[in-house]
Amino acid sequence: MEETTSEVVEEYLLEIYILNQAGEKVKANKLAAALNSKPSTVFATLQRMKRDDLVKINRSKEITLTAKGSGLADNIAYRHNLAEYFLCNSLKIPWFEVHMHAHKLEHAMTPLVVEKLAEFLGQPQFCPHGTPMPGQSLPDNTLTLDHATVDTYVEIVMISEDLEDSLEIMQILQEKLIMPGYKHLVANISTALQSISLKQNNMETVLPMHVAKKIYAINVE
Amino acid sequence: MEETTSEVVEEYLLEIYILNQAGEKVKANKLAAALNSKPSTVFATLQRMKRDDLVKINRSKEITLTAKGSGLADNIAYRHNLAEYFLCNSLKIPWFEVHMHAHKLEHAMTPLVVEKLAEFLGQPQFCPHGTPMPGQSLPDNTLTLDHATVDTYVEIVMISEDLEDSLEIMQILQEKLIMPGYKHLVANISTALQSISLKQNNMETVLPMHVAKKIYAINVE
DNA sequence: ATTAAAAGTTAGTATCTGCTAAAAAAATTG
DNA sequence: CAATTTTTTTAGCAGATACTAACTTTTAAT
Repeated sequence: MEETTSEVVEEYLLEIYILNQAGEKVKANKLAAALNSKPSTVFATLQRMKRDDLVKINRSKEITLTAKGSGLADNIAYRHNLAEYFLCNSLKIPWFEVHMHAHKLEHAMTPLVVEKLAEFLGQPQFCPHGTPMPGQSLPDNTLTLDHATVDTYVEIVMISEDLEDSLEIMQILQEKLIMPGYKHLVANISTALQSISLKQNNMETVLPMHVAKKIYAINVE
Repeated sequence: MEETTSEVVEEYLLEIYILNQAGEKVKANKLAAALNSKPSTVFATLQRMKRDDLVKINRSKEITLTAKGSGLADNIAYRHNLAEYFLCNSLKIPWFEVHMHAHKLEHAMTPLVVEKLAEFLGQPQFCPHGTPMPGQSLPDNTLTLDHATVDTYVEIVMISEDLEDSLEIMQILQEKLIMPGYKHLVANISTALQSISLKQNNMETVLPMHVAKKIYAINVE
């Protein structure tokens, strides 16, 4: 009954969970890329996870979490988000890089630490990148930036988890204040260049569509 | 050049470091007991650590850290003590059990997290059990309780790390206020029973010598 | 539909960490 | 010092995680 989950398996669970949330079909291939690992390694690990009733893989090779895997992933994600909140708000570690530090801590937090940390932080409702904690959700009118309308104002609400792995992108987003709570004018959308440009305070940022697709916002004003 | 150290090896380093500090000769046998592991496993791991220039083992099988191992151990101990301080003072996790939670966290703290956490906590000088942080030391007149004198008052300054593994003992120490900063009267020392009894506020505690030996104090009044 | 590219799988290897059981060496004790 | 106990070491095994290289299946493209 001593259901322990290795750090590696926890990382797989979280990654599958995140890709799922983003509405993507999770295939072994994509996982390998996301986890910075080799297909054969991923294959072997997925077999063990299947054996342990953590994931299901259907005929078309789509990977989904079982109820058990999903429960574990929820918890890991919560630990991750709590850790990020702490690192950002208490320790003042730069917003753009809390993800990587939290990624280590999330596997080392005992249930009591989770409980007491949440209490200490005042039961935060969102991680610093806007990901809702359990029980919370994004506003109904949330859209991704690739669907924004030119000449409207948007307020950023969330940066998708899978952008967080890129320190370079995150650093740019922080510099350009593309962070939850900040408002920007949608200055231009170019289908030809597959990019969208935002303006805030004389500052213009051009984002490629594949990045814009990972940024959630609501219309304001 | 990517000198990574596994969690297991970090635990070995810390344990050797702690036993060393306690002035004990570290033998594989004792390590196995302390690490809750089997002699053959410890043997194998020590071979790898020797190969990696982390430990030295002399003809009489005494295990010591190399300069490299020692440097790493210092850092692990620091992370451990910082984590304990945080868990105890910020999160209010009970004194008697912070050790086990810190033991997980210590392997997951990146250098930046260590730096920022120390800053956040105001550069603490001692862990909650009195272990000095780097640069600090115990008072010169520190003695272990087995060397205390009957009818004198002592002020506890440190509980040795190797008592911390026993939740039962730590819980008693907390109940009886045998914690850094508290003063007790040395009421009785029995060589026959190999025990020492302390009094504080109508409260009497009888400690076996082998436990008393692991508790550091100074004379007061 | 045939072919080319991409994705999945298998085979074979390696390291780390763990175990048990047995053998060898060292320490202790009568 | 011989006998016993303790400690160390070896041998053999196993599971998790990782890799490369080859092979197969699936998908996509012409």
